[in-house]
Amino acid sequence: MAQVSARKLQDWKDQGFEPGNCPVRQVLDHVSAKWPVLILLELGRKPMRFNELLRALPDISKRMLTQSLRNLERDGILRREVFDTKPPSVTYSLSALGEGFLPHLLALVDWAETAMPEIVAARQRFDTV
Amino acid sequence: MAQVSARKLQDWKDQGFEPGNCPVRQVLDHVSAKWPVLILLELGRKPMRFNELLRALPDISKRMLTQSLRNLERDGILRREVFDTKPPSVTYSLSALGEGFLPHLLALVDWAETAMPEIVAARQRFDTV
DNA sequence: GAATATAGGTCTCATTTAGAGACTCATATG
DNA sequence: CATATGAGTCTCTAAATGAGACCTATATTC
Repeated sequence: MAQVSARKLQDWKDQGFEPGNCPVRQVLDHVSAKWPVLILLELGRKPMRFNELLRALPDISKRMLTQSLRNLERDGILRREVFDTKPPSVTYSLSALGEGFLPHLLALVDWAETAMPEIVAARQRFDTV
Repeated sequence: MAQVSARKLQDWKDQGFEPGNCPVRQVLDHVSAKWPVLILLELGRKPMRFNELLRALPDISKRMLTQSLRNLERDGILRREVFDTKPPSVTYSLSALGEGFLPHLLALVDWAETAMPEIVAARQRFDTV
């Protein structure tokens, strides 16, 4: 496992990528940041409209919701469909790419939930020293 | 899959967590943010010292390196060992918890690499419209 | 018919967070 | 004596976020 990691990092460096700004990181930035993660989890349940997402994520601002949706749309991870009703309605849903990513996200979330007791214990040890 | 996601999100909401600030998110913040990801990938190769990490990640600042290492140490994801040489040397390495997390991280990176051509194509379509 | 609501945003301003880089302290080297 | 290293800390500036006012068009309520 460590070898896989080692090889990959070395490859990137050989290709002249700064670790902090390589293509892979630009994708992860859009996909694993705070709001994108929550948006993808919501859209993993069902397609949703803009204001529906706003209500589902009560502490996101319109600004960040718009921005995160645009990034994910641009990367082809979700689809944006405008219906010409009055007023027009806009629906967001996962694309095939997004569906393919969701399992990895859920695995991460699962890990975090499982590891939580250990993490809480570790924090307590750290804080009381 | 979508059902798993649905259940989880609903559980969190039932427990009164704001999606943007639940315990799981606090862990993901420490573990999936830009610098922590790169630090974990480096430490997945081998244990490293502070300045060694600085050199391996040329575009991180000392400030962010210190901060990211502290968070990961506090969460029990990595171990910090001080050796009483002169000058004292400090070695960072993955804990068992960190080792358990690494595969998920590598899976994410793998996905990003595999998906990259599609993503690049999607961006081109988006930008030329 | 005026007031208010909804959808899907954009714009501005204040607060947070991150980045650059100077400085510390003790020892070692030329 | 000047300079370097290891492992940070501190300060100052720049960039990213969050809060919330505002916009356009239709529909609903009084």
